[in-house]
Amino acid sequence: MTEELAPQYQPGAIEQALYRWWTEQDLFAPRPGNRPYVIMMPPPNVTAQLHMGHGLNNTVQDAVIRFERMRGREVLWLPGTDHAGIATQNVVERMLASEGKTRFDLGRDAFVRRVWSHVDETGATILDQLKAIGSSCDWSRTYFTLDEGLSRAVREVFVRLYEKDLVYRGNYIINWCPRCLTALSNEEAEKEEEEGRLWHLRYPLAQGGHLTVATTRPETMLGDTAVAVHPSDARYAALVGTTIRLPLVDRDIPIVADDAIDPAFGTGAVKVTPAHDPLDFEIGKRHGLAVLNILTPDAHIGESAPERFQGLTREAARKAVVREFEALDLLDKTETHQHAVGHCYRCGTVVEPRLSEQWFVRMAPLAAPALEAYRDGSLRFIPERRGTEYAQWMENIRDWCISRQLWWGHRIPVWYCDADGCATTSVSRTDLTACPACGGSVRQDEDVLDTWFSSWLVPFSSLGWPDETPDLHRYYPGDALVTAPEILFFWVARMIMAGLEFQGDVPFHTIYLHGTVRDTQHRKMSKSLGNGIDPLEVVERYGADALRYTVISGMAVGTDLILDPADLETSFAAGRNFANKLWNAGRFILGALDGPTRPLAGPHPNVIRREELALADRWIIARCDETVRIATEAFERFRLNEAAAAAYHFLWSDLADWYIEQVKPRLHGDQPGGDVARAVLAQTFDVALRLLHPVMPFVTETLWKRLPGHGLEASICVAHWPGPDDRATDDEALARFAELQAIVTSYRQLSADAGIRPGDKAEGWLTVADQAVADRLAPEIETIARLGRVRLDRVTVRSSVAADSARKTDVLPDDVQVSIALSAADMARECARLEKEEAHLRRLVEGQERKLGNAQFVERAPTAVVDGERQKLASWREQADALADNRRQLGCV
RNA sequence: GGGCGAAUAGCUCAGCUGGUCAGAGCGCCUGCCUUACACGCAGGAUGUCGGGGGUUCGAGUCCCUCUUCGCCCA
Repeated sequence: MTEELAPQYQPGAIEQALYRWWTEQDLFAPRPGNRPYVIMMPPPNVTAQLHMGHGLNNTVQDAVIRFERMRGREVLWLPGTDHAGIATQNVVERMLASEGKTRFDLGRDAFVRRVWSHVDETGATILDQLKAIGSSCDWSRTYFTLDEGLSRAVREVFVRLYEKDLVYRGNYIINWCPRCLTALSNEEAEKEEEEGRLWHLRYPLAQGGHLTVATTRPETMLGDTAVAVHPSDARYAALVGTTIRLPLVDRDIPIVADDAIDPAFGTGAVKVTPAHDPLDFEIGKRHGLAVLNILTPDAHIGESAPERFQGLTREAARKAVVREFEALDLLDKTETHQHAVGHCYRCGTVVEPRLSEQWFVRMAPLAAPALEAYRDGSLRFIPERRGTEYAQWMENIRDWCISRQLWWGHRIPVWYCDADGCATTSVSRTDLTACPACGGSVRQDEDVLDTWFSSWLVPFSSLGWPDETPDLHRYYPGDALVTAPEILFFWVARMIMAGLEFQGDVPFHTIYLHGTVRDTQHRKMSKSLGNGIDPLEVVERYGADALRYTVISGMAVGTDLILDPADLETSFAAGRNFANKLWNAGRFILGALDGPTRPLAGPHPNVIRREELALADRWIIARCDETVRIATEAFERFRLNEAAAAAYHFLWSDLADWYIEQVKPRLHGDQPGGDVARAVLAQTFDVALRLLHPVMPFVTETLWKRLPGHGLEASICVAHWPGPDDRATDDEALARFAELQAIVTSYRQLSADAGIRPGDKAEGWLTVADQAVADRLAPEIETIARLGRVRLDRVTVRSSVAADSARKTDVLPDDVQVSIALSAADMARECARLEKEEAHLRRLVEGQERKLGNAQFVERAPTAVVDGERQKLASWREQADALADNRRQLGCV
């Protein structure tokens, strides 16, 4: 059976075929069983290519999903894609641009058809790429946010919210992207700290003299309709009610007093531009100021400004305005100034606050229950502190601008009647062709809805809502949501609001927000920086398991994942090496299992009895059980890196380095205890494979199938997750094997220190002071000698008589002395080593004596701690004394 | 400006309820192709746990403060 397993693991040779087999066996669809466990995949953009962010996000979800599936839950991991309004429209517009066309050349219908054909062509790409990393989603339920069903859900929600007066249309300052030519929500305008400038402009008073205002955007002065000061600001009290002759445009504007002004900012006097700043807009409303929009949609100066500025870009207009102020000697001064500037989250262009008529969702009524759900513990955030961000956002909720001036997306289901004297606005679940009020002709709102207006419904719309489908009943609410913190507000918070509003329950109870993938300079990986890593290249070179292991083990809760795009070897070799280790341990064990064996448990007449287990057998079984407990708890707490580390350590250090090495002699031919060793190997390796399967599905499946009794038709995907076993608990075996390991390591250290070549075995002695200790070590002499690479055949109880030959000795607890022969040439070095060792122990003893001499400590610390410290002192003292004896015997002193 | 984190070995990070907590992986040094694995085996070096102060019998661990970095919201 081992012949077919190459000495090095070749992931490329098995992964694709294995994945195909999994899907053919339909292993990823929910298997009716216990309670459902449901995760909604954050739907990637339909035009996206897989990047490390997807890789990380989906690896985490898949690990959790595979864990829960093995635990017997009826698992549903539901995949889908998002139509991504702006992003997708941008992609197709760029394609058109390369043909020298714009979307306006095609017209709306033709353009939308063009986008659909692009999506039909490439939409499945990202999902196929998710398969390459092993994602075990239920592909049969894959959705697209523009599917008919999900579109119906969007319309239903819009109508219901409108009917409850939670959707409204109005003129407000919104964030406008002058490149995408659409409104954005507040969340989509990403604030970035920038070094800007604060220009102090002198505005001439009508009565003579000047008033200086400070602004970060001098070009907007073309649209000023007032200057505002704080009502209690004594400096300006006399000026309130007078007017200013606005320079460059020669317009008279009033000076008003408003509480919103911060007297400490700048000069305390602020120019007011109601059409281009949310605060100014509010001030304008309060004081009945004129609203003057001076910018075109693509952020050029428009017709409301003096002709010489018209057509200039924002940036050019700023320069021109400043230049004229300078020329008029009206520029007081310029300071540098840190401020946050909004950028379009899709294209990075600086957004323009702009007065515009848009559709909004009234959020406060939706936020109240969503906040309550957090406060009453219905929602668990990992890491916890993300919960406070969530609560903060909910507490300061602002209305959500949901209309977008795009063509690709869900068209707003609103129809306006053109008939004179009717002018009815109709909101409808079905398309209207005539006005319900007057029968006149209607036209549908030109805009589409924010993409997130469909995403926030996914936890139930993907299950068939608004229909009462069996899926909806069975799989709503779900369990966990795994995503990046960037979309906490965009998506997660809104899903919770929608779930509560339309389903009466939160869509999930656990929100796991993982870190971001960054390069070694801690910069976010991005296409524009060229510091990305292509997960598919990693899969090709190192295997999907290596990618997954690296991602999981490198990411602690709440921390980012740092990878080096310039050195994939450094980033991913650890995962590849571990997969190979697993592979080779498997090769060895599978080969060893050819011999006779008996079951470890069960009703079999010849079942292995506990008394037949050697110390090493008992130890590895106990360690295996400990590992099961640690890994299970870690998975439950979403500490995936800890689960992986525990399983890694068990497989590599415990099983491969110690247990396999210990049992090798028993496996040859028909040695006594061979059947026991084979049974223990088979069981513990089986458990290790199961524990590692959620992280490394491919290599574990390949090996697991080949374990006796499984068969090629069996799949570890649905094997039972190992449970804790109280009968395996064996503190005595753990302690005794740890002692054995310390002795073996001691021999290796002594030999290495003495420069003994691995092929040559030194003569060794193992002496103890106590017969009981000798009795407990005697059965392990063969193991100690073999693993310690030393010639040794018995353990001796020391008499008071000095040793008859020069020895190099380590003293271990319980006065166990580990020695090898010492050549005369090494004598001096050995004396020095012993002296150093003893001095070290004496220092420990001294410190310990001081600690125990402190009456306060003995009095106040728990007795268990004090006893422990006393034992330590006794043990160190004993070891130090033994070293002193050795130095005397060697004649060092 | 408000709020929240983080600072531990050259790098990436564990260390969760104060008492074997000074650790892991990678990297580095030495010796080994020991018939599962050189993507390996054995051994080794490396840290005033960011600075200062405090609480405590005892502090990477709790409190205060300073410095630096990051995130969220204005």
